[in-house]
Amino acid sequence: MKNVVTAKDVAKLAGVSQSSVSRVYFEGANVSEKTRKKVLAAAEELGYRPNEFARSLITNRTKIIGLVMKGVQNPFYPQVLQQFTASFKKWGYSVLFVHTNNDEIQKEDIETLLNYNVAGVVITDATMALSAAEAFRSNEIPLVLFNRKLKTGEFYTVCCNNLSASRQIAEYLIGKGGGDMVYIAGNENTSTSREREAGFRETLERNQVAYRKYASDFTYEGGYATTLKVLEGKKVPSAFFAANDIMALGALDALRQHSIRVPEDTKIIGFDNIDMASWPAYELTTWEQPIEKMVEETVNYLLSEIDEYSGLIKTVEVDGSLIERKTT
Amino acid sequence: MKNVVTAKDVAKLAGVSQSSVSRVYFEGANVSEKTRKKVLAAAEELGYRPNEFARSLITNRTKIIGLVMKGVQNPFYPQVLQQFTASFKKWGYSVLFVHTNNDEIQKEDIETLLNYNVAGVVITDATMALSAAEAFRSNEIPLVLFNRKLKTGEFYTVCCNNLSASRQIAEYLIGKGGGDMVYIAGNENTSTSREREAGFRETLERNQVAYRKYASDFTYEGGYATTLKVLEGKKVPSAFFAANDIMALGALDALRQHSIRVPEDTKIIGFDNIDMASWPAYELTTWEQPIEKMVEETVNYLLSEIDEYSGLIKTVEVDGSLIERKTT
DNA sequence: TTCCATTTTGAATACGTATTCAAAAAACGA
DNA sequence: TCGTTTTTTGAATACGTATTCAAAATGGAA
Repeated sequence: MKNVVTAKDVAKLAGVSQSSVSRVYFEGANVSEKTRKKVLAAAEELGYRPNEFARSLITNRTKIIGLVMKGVQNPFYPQVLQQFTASFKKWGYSVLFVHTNNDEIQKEDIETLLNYNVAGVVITDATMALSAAEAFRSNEIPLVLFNRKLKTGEFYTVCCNNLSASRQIAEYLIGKGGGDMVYIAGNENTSTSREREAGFRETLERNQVAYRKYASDFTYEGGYATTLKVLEGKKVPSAFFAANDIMALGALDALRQHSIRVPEDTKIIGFDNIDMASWPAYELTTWEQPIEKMVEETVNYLLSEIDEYSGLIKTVEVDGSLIERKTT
Repeated sequence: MKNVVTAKDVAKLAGVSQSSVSRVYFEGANVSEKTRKKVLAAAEELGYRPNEFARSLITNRTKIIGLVMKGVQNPFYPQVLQQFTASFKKWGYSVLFVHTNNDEIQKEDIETLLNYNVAGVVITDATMALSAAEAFRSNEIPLVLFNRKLKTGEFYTVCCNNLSASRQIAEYLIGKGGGDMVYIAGNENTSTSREREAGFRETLERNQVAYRKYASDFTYEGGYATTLKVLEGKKVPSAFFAANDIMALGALDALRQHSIRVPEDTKIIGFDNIDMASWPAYELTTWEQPIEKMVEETVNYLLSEIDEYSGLIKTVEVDGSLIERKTT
């Protein structure tokens, strides 16, 4: 009962060969306008759609991009997901979605991607063992780490210019006055948290501003709990910089809990510019990650590598910008 | 240079036929333990992975589920996405992710799903033309509408028991006292908003409680703006029921904007129980949608239909429960 | 018209697997 | 041991498409 309309059926109805039908659906092939019309008419009548699997089998290519995500719970990622799918769709690619709970993408998931012979892979917020990457390299499948950096020279990476951003954030907060600042870190094994820390710390030290770092985990609850811990000390710091927005919101709520006024008694700044940051309840000052540009960079690279594989390794850092609201 | 290890190569190394190699990887086929071991050893040595496309071509089946989502911007949906992928993975299925901006899934996307001959389809928060559904039916591809209802008898539907929930919500609010209540509706063309309205209104009317409905759009900004409009009237209603949490949060912020105390001056209740509802800044009373159960129902149905297609049409309504916090 | 260059076409083949079918091997019962 | 049933095996084929290659058709120049 299944869909049985094949190129052969169309060929018969149109009075041409199967090859000609194939050529009509294959971009760049030579077909006369006459047969093209005949074929399309017959195809329309029968409801023909080329079988992607037969196609991929013979071309050894697919129109599928593997998109691996970690931490969908962060409101930042739905946007990323949406933009990727929209962008890939424009180029005729579909998205095979893989969710991983681990920091490092698992063997199982890698095999899925390889089994489906994906045309390219995007890994957001997670990393990958070098040995696993080798499997993609040897199959000439281009790969991008999105928003995660490993040692340079190992992966093509697209992320925000965290170092420059956190320096500017530090300078901005210094400009607002106050002598001691707190960095609320995300998971320590992420390049994003480490880099944001580095730029922030370095700039504060150069300006002789006292600096404390508190470990946290990129979650709202983490930001909340960590801030409560900060407040156990006697003195309220002059400013907080949280490694992402959602922690900043948690921090803000913790401060309110203690009736500490923001921005009068202390200031707080986040990172990402998620939707919630602009909500009246928060009005969070933050650093906008230029998702569109980051996605664009990623897609462009993948498409060019799909077109002709070079194995190019590079780190692309896209600049974001400060969004000033009412918490600083 | 691409992955060239085929079943034939493995067969040669193992000293068996290609058929035997195939049988090792095909569940339920007859192979002696001896050849299985030989084959697996050879496969391991060569790094063999069966080609999914060749496989699908001949079996006319895939291990791919099409997951269509609308409105990824609602924090409710990342959870849904994650649970679906996790659940399908357990059964060996991968997820082809399709994002649609329209209420009704577009022809383009439907063709993608058909081209990849997906084993089943989940449509969350969107609907589909009956004619499009026919394409799936005729190909015996099972389909589930998740969290959206159309006329019964047309689709297999899994959603929350909105009617019963909204009745209980009305009774709960009546129990809290107060004489006039406002319903903040979501998009009017969604069954979820209409059903939640129906149960709420009906119960209020039966109890002779004044009722007003305000149109909105399921977004935070919508909930905020709509509430401001409600407050233009002289009297603050005794309670608000918002069709989803994110609107309820917007409403709450709008109330605070006007220094109206919750729950003293008015009460508010949402729907979904998204993570943010429990944040200290909000502490929103809401109705929990039992996502796990809904996902489980969906997956079970799809798997059984994949196993043997029956075309069964049914509406499954899963009960949720009231989560009482500090806004009522 | 004829000849040559170019474009278009169809027959045949390949892609990597599952599956049929008959043959071979193994297991079993006596 | 032999005969019979059951299990396992390999050769051949099919899935639906893209692609090669030679043949056919077309177009243009003379």
